[in-house]
Amino acid sequence: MKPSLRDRHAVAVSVDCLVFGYDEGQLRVLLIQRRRPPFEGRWAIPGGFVEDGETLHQAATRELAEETGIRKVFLEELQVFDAVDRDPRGRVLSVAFLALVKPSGLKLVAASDAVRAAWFVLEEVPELAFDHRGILDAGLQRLRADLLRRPIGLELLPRKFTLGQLQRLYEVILNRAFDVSNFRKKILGLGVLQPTQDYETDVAHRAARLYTFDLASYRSLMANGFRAF
Amino acid sequence: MKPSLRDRHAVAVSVDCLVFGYDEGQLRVLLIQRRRPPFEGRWAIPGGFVEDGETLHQAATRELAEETGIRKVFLEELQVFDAVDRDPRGRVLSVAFLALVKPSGLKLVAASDAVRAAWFVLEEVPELAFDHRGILDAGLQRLRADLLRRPIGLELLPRKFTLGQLQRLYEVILNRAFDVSNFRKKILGLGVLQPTQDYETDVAHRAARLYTFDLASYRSLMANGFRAF
DNA sequence: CCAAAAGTGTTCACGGTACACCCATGC
DNA sequence: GCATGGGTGTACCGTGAACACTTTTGG
Repeated sequence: MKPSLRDRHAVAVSVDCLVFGYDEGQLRVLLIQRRRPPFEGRWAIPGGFVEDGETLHQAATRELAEETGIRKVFLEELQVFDAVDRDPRGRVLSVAFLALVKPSGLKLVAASDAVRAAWFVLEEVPELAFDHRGILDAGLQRLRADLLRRPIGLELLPRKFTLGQLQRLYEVILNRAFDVSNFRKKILGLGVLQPTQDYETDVAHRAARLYTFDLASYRSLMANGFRAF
Repeated sequence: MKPSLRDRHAVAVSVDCLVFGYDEGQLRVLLIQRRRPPFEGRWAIPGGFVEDGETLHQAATRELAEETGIRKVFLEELQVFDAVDRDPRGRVLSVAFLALVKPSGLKLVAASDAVRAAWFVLEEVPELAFDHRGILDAGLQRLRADLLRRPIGLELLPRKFTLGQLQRLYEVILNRAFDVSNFRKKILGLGVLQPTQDYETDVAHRAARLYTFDLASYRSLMANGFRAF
């Protein structure tokens, strides 16, 4: 690149990964505690600057692994945050990503710029660094909208799950109740769930059948269009 | 900003405005012919580099005015395009915006980096510069999805319009037919259209009533959620 | 036996779809 | 009077909402 182009139009670009996880019947956000200024010690959404030669998606994946130890997650562009004064160091443009992780094997390993990494229930999220509260709000809105349009909720559940778990996930995230019978009919009618031969164990009531997500029929469903509720 | 931050993480950032217009029963895209390399003489989506101290939205508005003379339009973030080799000059990250303009008073004034500015029907769009074909495809998909979710189509029509015009707009963009009676019922049932006392003139059939868009009820509709078809 | 959640069936109301029909205007 | 598109009414069907009921398991 000629120096002129970079000098005249350069902007520092960072990525921020808003990570949602679902565990113990609760939707949780992954936050890190900042090791360095600005906002040293304050909780924030994991992220960092884009390096030369990597795409934003790659940068987001890398930062997530570095700061929290999380790998292999669903990761999708959310929105750009570009208020000119959003970073006290100067003009920094941030591309926010929305990430969804399965609860199984969630071993958080804080490192790099992060002192700690921890999951927070929405109601207990502390004051955040930068404009990260805005990112969280935007991401939550997007998650709720997406849940109704595509089987994105499955990214938050283990490989095998019961319909009860899935229903509770919908109820918790959308903050509304569903009729058991109607929920089953609707979800199974979509044809994206594959029943297995396995059942729940050690529960104080009739054991529920476990289902898995059927990728093939998911694709054909998306090709057409899909609408839950 | 400390030099170190800018030097190490700076990326050239541009905005591109994908502008759709609807006229004579056709959906059209606004393109400009590039005055300078790279891709000199090639048609492209209007856009340019972000200047210091302006937001992306401001930059998009400015570039659109400079290159085409268009002002006051609906303008919304579409998506970031960040392939590392998308610009032969080096790493340039582009934030694409989706713009919708009303056909009335469309005076195109090419200037700045643009030799010409012109409207193209989708089928006649030539080969485009950079990855602009991808931006166009993404924007079209977004426009179609949005049309079903919110009364965005009204941004493409003049202030007063007939239900027939609106229906044709939906049919052209979504490439499917709607039953006249059902379309009227559905749209009017939403309550976002205000009937006026005016009618079409000089048509070889019964004159159609003109409607306007009611912003107030639109807001309450969005607050809840809305679904056309 | 009881509590608790899985799982099934039935009824009802609403909204989308299809289609038939009348109205107004220019040529 | 005929073609053209505006505008209205109705009958049917599928889907979602509400709810009653049975099944299985642990305590």
